[in-house]
Amino acid sequence: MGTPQLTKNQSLVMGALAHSEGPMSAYTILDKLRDQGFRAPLQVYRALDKLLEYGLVHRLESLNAFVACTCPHEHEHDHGVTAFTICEGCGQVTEFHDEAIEERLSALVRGQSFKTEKTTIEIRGHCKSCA
Amino acid sequence: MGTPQLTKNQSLVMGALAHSEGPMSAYTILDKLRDQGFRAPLQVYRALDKLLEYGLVHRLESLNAFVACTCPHEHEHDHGVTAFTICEGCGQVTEFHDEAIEERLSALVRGQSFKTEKTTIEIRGHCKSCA
DNA sequence: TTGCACACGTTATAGCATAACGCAATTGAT
DNA sequence: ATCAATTGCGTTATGCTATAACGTGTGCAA
Repeated sequence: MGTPQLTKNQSLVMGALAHSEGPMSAYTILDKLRDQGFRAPLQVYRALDKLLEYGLVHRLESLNAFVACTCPHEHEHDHGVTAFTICEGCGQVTEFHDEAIEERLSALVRGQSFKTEKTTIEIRGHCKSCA
Repeated sequence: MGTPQLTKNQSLVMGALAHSEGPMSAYTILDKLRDQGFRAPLQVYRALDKLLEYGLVHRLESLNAFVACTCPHEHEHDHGVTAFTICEGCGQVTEFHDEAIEERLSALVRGQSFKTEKTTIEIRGHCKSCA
């Protein structure tokens, strides 16, 4: 597998996210794409579902919003846990990965005999500029 | 400071969460408390805001739901980062804390000169029984 | 007693997400 | 070629989550 060719709607949503400074809600994306013919939330959500599946986009649970993945070359191999810092001031989101955390979480969860499917790590606060 | 005496509404919401098996949405709580006189979402949300502030309740961002804190004796000293496993099968939520993860995250974030205010760690998957 | 802080009640509205229907295009096996 | 299955798409309607804005009452301190 890998990432299939994107459909028109998927490309439009991906483009909107990629050119955005920060995260966008589905409805914000919808508004940005009205001129391209988007009329209903489902058009956005369906595209987002696929983009999430392909690993091109991340969902920020604490924001109910979406960002383009900033590790564009890691989509083939599942690159495990993704973590984010989210600045409450400027809205900037920084994606990062760390093996140590991944392994530690993995060990703790194994201790519960829990089978992980998706891990969410989001750190809200203020970035250097907005401190 | 510490935890002040709860008001009537706060106690009712706290009780509903404490006696629940798993997490509940604000609207589910509302429905459970209609017999006690609750009529509107704000009554629940206002109580939840305080209970969150007091550390008696946690919000699960990936579920838009709330759980009673299971570390009832740690509310005085802020006990740092709280993490959860959430079973997609039975809905069971397990709260846990780990200093190693906390320190590792803290170091990574300090590297960005980022000031943390709130950290969310939620692991979705299946528990031992639901594997 | 006046002013302030806080909890509360109510109505209305905003913001996020999906159900259910039907149509069109593609693919792939027979 | 043709049929069936799959996938994407468009639309309408609906449901779930959260907050804005207004007013009331109560307790307490200056």
